[in-house]
Amino acid sequence: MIDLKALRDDPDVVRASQTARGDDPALVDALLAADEARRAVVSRADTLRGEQKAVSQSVRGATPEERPAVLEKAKALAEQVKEAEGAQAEADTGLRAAHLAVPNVIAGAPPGGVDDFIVLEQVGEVPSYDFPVRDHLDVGSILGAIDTERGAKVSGARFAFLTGPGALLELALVNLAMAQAVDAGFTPVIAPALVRPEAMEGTGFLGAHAAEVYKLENDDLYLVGTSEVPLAAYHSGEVLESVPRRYAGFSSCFRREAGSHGKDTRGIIRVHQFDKVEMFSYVGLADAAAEHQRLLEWEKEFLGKLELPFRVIDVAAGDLGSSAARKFDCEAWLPSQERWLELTSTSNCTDFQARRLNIRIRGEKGPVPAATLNGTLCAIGRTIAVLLEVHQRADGTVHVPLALRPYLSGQSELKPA
RNA sequence: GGUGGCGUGUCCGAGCGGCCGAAGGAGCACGCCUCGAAAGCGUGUGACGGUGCAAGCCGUCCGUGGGUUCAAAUCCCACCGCCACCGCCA
Repeated sequence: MIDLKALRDDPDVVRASQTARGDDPALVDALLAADEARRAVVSRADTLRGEQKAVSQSVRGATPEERPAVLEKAKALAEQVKEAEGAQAEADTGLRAAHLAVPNVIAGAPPGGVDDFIVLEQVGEVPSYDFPVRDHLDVGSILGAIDTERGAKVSGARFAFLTGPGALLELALVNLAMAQAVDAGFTPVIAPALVRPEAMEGTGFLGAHAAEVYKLENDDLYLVGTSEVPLAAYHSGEVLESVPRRYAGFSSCFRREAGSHGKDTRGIIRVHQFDKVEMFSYVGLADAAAEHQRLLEWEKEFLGKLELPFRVIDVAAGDLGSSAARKFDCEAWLPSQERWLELTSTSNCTDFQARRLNIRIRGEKGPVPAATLNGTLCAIGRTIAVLLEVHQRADGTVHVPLALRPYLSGQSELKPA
């Protein structure tokens, strides 16, 4: 939720943000109106409550003769208060709805839609191969690392088994990622993958992304699509005594992939279930932009260790989630399709998400909303796919990046069994 | 799954239906004392909303949501969470 006081002071900033996102600026005026309406109603209810309270108090001190009259007055006021509180509840609901409808104010993101991103840099060269490249599923099948057929048999389309070297590769990546995170001062976390509705709502995933989310009807729980959800909700309702706080969460991630039929259907680039190591930071608002850069640097560092060529893009406003003020993606080269594929993504949610989750920091003049940021350290399935493709050799073996070897019994290459 | 108990401020902990935002302690901050510190003493110490330039004033908040009442932390109902024991499963 955006800061209402800031909105009152300068609604044009928010209107401009809406326009840059390709979203409706009228939502801003609806919010302003709802805010105004609520304040009027609150004043009225406050006054009535005050009167009623006073009259109520006087019941005790009233003489037996005046008592009936006082009671009658109190009763009448109670009626009015009830009515005023009903109006207040309605106004509150209206304000909340209008409030939730307005996404975060963008901070530096280029205006426009999905294709209007800006390439900030490219690290490494696009690789070339002097043999016909196989896609990751072919490479993975030769190695006995990926089994999508049995995945489909057991669980359906977009499910896969990671087997043998594939399974070991996953564990190696997790360990490498966690080791880097711990070195950087993150607290490692194994997070729940099932969360309550409040956690899902608070992080904003029941808005535009609602169709993407698995829900367990019988238990009123949701399967998370990213550990951002439990990591953000981790401190919900709390006042933090100190920041920064950095968590590196490992969890499985579940996505329905509704609306992506026919897209990335081969292999494990887009599946319903994968594991991920996610970075999550709580910082002061003033430090948020700097933290965002740090998260990006950690992501780049990790991709560097994997010896993968990639580029960094500044995602356009229209392609940001509702909580994000700015987002950077790292896209690795996918040889089989000769295109860039999103491997990591880091978002600065400023104080938008924290306001919704009621996460504050103890400040000089009382608590203030925290700023929250998230960034992928390693989305394992996809990373495996890219690793297998980029590091493949003509004979079907796969080069193991140096940094990964300590976690793979020192192997310098993956070989078919 | 069953039974019983509990849920109050940063923490512990009291709280006859009105005088309770809430006793008492601890912690923390400041001051006194001290060469300095500890101890001791004194003072202060929640959040949110409204209003005001401000000091302030008003309202709301005792797990959450309803209800009873002129009046609810206190009574009733539902839900959530925690603890204990039993059963079941690892």
